[in-house]
Amino acid sequence: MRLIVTSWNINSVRLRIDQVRRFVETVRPDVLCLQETKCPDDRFPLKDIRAMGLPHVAFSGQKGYHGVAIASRLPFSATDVMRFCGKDDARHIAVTLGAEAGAAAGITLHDFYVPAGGDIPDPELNEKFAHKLQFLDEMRAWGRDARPAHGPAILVGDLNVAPLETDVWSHKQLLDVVSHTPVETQALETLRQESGWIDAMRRLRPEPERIYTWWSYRSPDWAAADKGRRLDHVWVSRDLDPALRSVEVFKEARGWERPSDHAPVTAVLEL
DNA sequence: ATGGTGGCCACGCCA
Repeated sequence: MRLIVTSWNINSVRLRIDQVRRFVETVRPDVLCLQETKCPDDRFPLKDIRAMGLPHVAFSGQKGYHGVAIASRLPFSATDVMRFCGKDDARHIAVTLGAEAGAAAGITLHDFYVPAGGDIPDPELNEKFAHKLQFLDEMRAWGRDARPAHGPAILVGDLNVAPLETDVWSHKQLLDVVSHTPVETQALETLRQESGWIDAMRRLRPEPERIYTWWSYRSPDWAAADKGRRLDHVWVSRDLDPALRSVEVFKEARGWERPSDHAPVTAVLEL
């Protein structure tokens, strides 16, 4: 069977629910993982998403900030949220696909929203950057202790780190810009490799191809300037590596009216 | 070197 999985930082699921619908109608993902839903659970647009043909929905939100959700055509057998850094931030949710999911049954999907980290890349001067580094450190410990990549598993999300030189428009100019500093890129690559995850985008589209998933709102002509970064990721466990067929950035959504600053990333697996 | 835009929700915080 074909499994289509999308990760998208939507930057308010209520404001952009029509864009979610338009995307789902166009790409028809089996599983849609959202970040920055920015709404409390009692205001989550559950009926709208179910009406898109994604009846199984798990969400973890809070007022104003953060928030993650997984909407699926296939039923879940389990859902779970993890907390990091001793905070109540809604930055992770996971589901395991149920027995009715055919060849996809038993796959666990982790949806992450890693802290952006503020502007100053110094943990002594900027507690948001310290928080980001601690979050990555706890992700590393989780990978080591829980071994999530040692079963059929997929990790997606806005990891807020562009790890490779060709994941940013200018490696040199971004070396001291939060999201591409060596301490972050090394932390992310180390935790990924240690945990056994495969970077699906780069497996199928290796360097030196440049891949971006995010373009700042602050660039008036974002498409022409094309000063993007690859902040959104799809990782798969080793046993799913042979199933990978394609990974695409749906850049056109960044050009829609009142868009999210992130484009959806979609992976196709043949199970 | 600086400021540029956008969403939450109602003031500044966060990205």
